[in-house]
Amino acid sequence: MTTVRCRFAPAPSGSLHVGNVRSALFSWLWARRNGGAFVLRVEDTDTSRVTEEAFQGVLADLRWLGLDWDEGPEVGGPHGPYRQSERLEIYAAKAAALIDSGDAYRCYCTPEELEERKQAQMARGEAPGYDGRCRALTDQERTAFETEGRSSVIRFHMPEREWAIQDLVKGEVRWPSGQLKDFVLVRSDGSPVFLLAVAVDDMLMDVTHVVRGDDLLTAAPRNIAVIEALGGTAPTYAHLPQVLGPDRKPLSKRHGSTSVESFREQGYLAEALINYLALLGWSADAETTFFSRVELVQKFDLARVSSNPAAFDTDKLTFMNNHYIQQLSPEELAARCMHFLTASGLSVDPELLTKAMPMVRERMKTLTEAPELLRFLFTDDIVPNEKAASLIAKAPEGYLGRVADALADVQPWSTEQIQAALDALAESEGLNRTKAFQPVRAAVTGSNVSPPLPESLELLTKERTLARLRSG
RNA sequence: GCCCCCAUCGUCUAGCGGCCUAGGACGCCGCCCUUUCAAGGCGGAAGCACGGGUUCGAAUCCCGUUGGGGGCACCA
Repeated sequence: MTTVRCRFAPAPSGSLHVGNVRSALFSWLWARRNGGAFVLRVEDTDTSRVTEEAFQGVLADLRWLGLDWDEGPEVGGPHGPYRQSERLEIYAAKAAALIDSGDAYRCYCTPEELEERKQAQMARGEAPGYDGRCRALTDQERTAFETEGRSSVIRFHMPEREWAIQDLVKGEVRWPSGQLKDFVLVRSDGSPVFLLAVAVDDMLMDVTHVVRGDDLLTAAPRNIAVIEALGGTAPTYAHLPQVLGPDRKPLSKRHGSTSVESFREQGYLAEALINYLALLGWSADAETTFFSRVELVQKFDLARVSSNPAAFDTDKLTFMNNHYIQQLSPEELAARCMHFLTASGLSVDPELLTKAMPMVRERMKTLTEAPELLRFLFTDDIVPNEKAASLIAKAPEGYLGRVADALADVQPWSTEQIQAALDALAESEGLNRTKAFQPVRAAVTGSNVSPPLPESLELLTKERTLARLRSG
């Protein structure tokens, strides 16, 4: 019995978008679920677009999400190298082998000729594609083309028969004979095309399961054909339906920031993104919504992946994010909030921040909300906003001063004692809690919205509280 | 034009012939709790694309229609 080997093969185009990540996640889960290996391979043959920064971005995203790889860049492995740009000789050798075995041939057709014949095929109602003209060129014809100055590509001879795959998600998928045409393996400049590189790599890296988007479904029979011509064993495929935008159109730049990096910057937790994405196209049963990483690994099953496309719903992601924020310990949550607070210009005492976490965690949907919720603790530069100013103005004459006087006597300075003092004053003033607390909240935090007041004041300290009440 | 994939509340989904007067979750609405805002609790509105079959019986099986999406590159 062979061990399961899954791979994720992104093009390093900066930060991964959530559709790619879902593929990576499902592939990773399948490997982990089966106690197999997860291989990371970088498809960077299109050197014009690849930068080291984009490459590092992909690795950073995967690390942040906790999708660790057993073989690949920076960890190595017995099937390397793992960057396609470093495997060029391998592809060249395999292409040569395919020519020798008669499974591939040099094709001298020009783009213009190809286009012309394609139009003719479509006009006749036939499936468009290469017609096989250069398949059986004689040596004389070849030399003639070459002396003519024509360049050539290496083209794969796709066996003309019905093709079928057993897809783990889609089930059996068939293509009638004659539908799948010969395709290019090596460009005229000698560089390998995706269809050659994936087939060779999946074969050489002993990949057993290819989990990827279903936009690559029709690539599967071509991948299989190349691998078989090379004498290898093709992997099993699982084609995931596309992730769509809220408008049900395929995810693209139009949908704004859909990259992992942007979600991280918007204050989403990796835990939430993973849980949300796992449920996009997969479910364990009729009602479970939250899964720990361990539960996901235990329960994930490609056979239960839905075959219809799923629209990305930020509202549900946000709901999950709030849930996971509430799950974190104060120390952990504080650590994750720190970046957002300092980024907004606040200088933060980690100890005070940790103490403040319990009173704000169920109020934060994303980490980016931490600064506005906690600003009053980390600066004394408090200027009431419009609503706060109005609340202060509507308070009874001299009320804030009397609050300050009442609080000055509070001993010890604890939530309970503060609450008691505020309530006692409210009663003597004939105010309900809303009327009594809001002006204080406004004066102390500068806002009409804040964490619970007594807790906030306790953390703020008596001195700073009184100073704010008396300066108003 | 040819081939392929897909079709349950607005969204993600459960359902794999009778357990369905179609279940859960997000969102939405209402109520409760309440010092603001949240969180939490309770309740509600909301769906099997359409048309034919098959069957005693269809959301579930088959065919067609419509509607989405993908592929047909010297892109991946």
